[in-house]
Amino acid sequence: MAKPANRSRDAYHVGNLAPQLLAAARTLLEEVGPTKLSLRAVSERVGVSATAAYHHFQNRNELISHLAAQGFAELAAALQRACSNGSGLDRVRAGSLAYLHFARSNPALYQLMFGPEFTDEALIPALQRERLAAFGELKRMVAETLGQALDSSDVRKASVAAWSYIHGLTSLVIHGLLPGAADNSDEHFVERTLEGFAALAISCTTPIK
Amino acid sequence: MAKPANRSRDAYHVGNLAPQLLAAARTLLEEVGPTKLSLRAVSERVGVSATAAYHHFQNRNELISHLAAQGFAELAAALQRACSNGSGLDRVRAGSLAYLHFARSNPALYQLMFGPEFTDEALIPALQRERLAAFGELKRMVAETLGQALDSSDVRKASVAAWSYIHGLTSLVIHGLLPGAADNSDEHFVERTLEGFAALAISCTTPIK
DNA sequence: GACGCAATCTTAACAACGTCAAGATGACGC
DNA sequence: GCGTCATCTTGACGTTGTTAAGATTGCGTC
Repeated sequence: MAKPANRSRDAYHVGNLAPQLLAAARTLLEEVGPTKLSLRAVSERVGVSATAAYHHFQNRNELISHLAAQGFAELAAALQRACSNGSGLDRVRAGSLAYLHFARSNPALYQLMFGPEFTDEALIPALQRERLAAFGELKRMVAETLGQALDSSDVRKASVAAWSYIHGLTSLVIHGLLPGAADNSDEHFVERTLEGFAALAISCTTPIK
Repeated sequence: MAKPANRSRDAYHVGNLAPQLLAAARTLLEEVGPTKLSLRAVSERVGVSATAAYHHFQNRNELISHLAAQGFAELAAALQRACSNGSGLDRVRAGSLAYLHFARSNPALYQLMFGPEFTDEALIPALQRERLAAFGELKRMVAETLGQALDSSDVRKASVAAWSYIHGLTSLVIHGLLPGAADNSDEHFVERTLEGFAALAISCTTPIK
């Protein structure tokens, strides 16, 4: 085996290798999962040697960091698209749906975005930026729902709460931890959990007995 | 290097190797993180050859599956301990605190428990069982909070909502995604998010204007 | 009490991985 | 036309999970 790939004579000076690598990594990511994504496989798919990537990225971590950043950017865009109108509960519903839908459409990418590689604070600027932008979009949604300023105390608390909720639900759904009812649509999961919160809220504000 | 370890003459027939491997893996897990946990390092720490583990576990995945199962068991126990008394909001608070506290005390284990290795349904029975037990504990907490039967529709919805919330918050905290306020105690995170939910609930039940 | 079976652990090896060092290739300015 | 330098390649190293085959020993059987 070990064919020379399609790496024929004009393999040198490919040109825009970095975007090509990222694109190949993106599709390969969903094919093999976040942990099995290997630099060598990505290179081979592009038709380039195994070490070519090191002239465009410091290491594997930096490559997947850009994938993660890309994911946060797309998530932010999806949130913005979904929350442009509507009010109150409808806006929360729409945002949650968009969030869950994005993650279920790109499960491996979502797992990568919240993977253990990015736990420490040594992140590339792009990732940090896009992450903050995505959270900012969520905050904007909450702020408009509450009818308060972006930096109000309520908005800050409520947006972390909302992020916790939708990220948690998404994570559970993606990992297949929610015993599959017949209907496992995005709408179903969001609607049922929102109803669940309502039941909890009622029961907590009006203590039993 | 490559010392013969403490693997002296009576290395054969160690006896209870499986528990020893699990224990070593457990401590090593928190030292190096969930992704860098290698079978070889675990074996070396126990003082046994690299392939000895294969006589007790099918592969690396089965070993870490047992770690994950162990984690869910401990989480369930912590929840049970925390939610034995109190009522209404206090019970939710106590359960959330216990959950978050467990995860922050064992961050690598928690990441492992919800890691991408266990996404598919091909799980060892122990993991599936302990997972369900932990979720059952959460459900019990919610049921007693709502004052309803364990299998009621409200309880099912609300417990998934509660799990989503606390798992999401925990995940965000562990990954360091919540911009650090001065106070980053468990109590602070739980209290603020619960207040956030309250704000959202009020604003959603009483639509603005 | 010797024998042999089977469980237990070993050494040796393989393929795949991330990564480094050194060399080949060719675009582009002088 | 020539040198420079970014770009890409080959080759290698150490580490990983995992398999195959051999060594060691506890334990039941005659």
